[in-house]
Amino acid sequence: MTKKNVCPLDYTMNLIGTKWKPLVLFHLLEGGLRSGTLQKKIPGISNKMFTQTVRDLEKDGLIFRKVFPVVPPKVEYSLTDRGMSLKDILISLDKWGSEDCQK
Amino acid sequence: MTKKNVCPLDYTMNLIGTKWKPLVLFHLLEGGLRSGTLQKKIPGISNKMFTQTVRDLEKDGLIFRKVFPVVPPKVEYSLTDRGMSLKDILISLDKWGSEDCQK
DNA sequence: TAACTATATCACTTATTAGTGAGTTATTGC
DNA sequence: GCAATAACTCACTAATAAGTGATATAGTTA
Repeated sequence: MTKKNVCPLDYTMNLIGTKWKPLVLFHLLEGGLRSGTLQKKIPGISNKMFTQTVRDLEKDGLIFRKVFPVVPPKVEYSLTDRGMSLKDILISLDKWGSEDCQK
Repeated sequence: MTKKNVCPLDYTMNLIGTKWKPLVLFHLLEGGLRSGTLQKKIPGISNKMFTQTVRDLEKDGLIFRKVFPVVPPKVEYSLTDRGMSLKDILISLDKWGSEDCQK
């Protein structure tokens, strides 16, 4: 099956239409975080999926990866402008969940 | 890995955090559609994934399935109130895509 | 009576996603 | 010189998602 974007929403879903991506982006809204700190904010995500998700988001220019040349390693993730442009949507999704789950 | 919801967004993602679900919901915003019509609006989705996605959405009370007892079969899907409460988010996701893709 | 229709379901295979545990790195502190 | 550290990466396996082609349904039309 080919991956053509037939409508803008299709394009959006190809970028962030997974379970983990919005969660990672959401937890960076307040500012950049170290790799370990970010991962701890997302219980249930395995080490591997975390790495894979941030790699994907970085490749698509939604987050920025800053490596500090220290030992032990320090890596900080933060939203790019592009990632930040999803802010309202991410907050809406979180808000929807908080309202819906108490029904 | 267990599926505990640690934040509202996590809850939301467990409900609609897939590639196809938002697309199906989006195309029902303007009103109910016959099964075949809805499926045609989502190129790239296979018969199986379409069925599976609408089953899931129905199970979670986001869409409603109305069967007309005629031959050949006629089935219409429409948003429930719960599904409709995602309207603004779905439109925002679509809008984000249309703005982002032209950069 | 055979084809056509719309909406599926089923069995089977392939592809993708996810989990797990071990290994890597280079420095600091014991 | 050995463990501890943070952030991975890798190999391997398990689980889930997805694709494909066949089949079912039951009336209507040719």
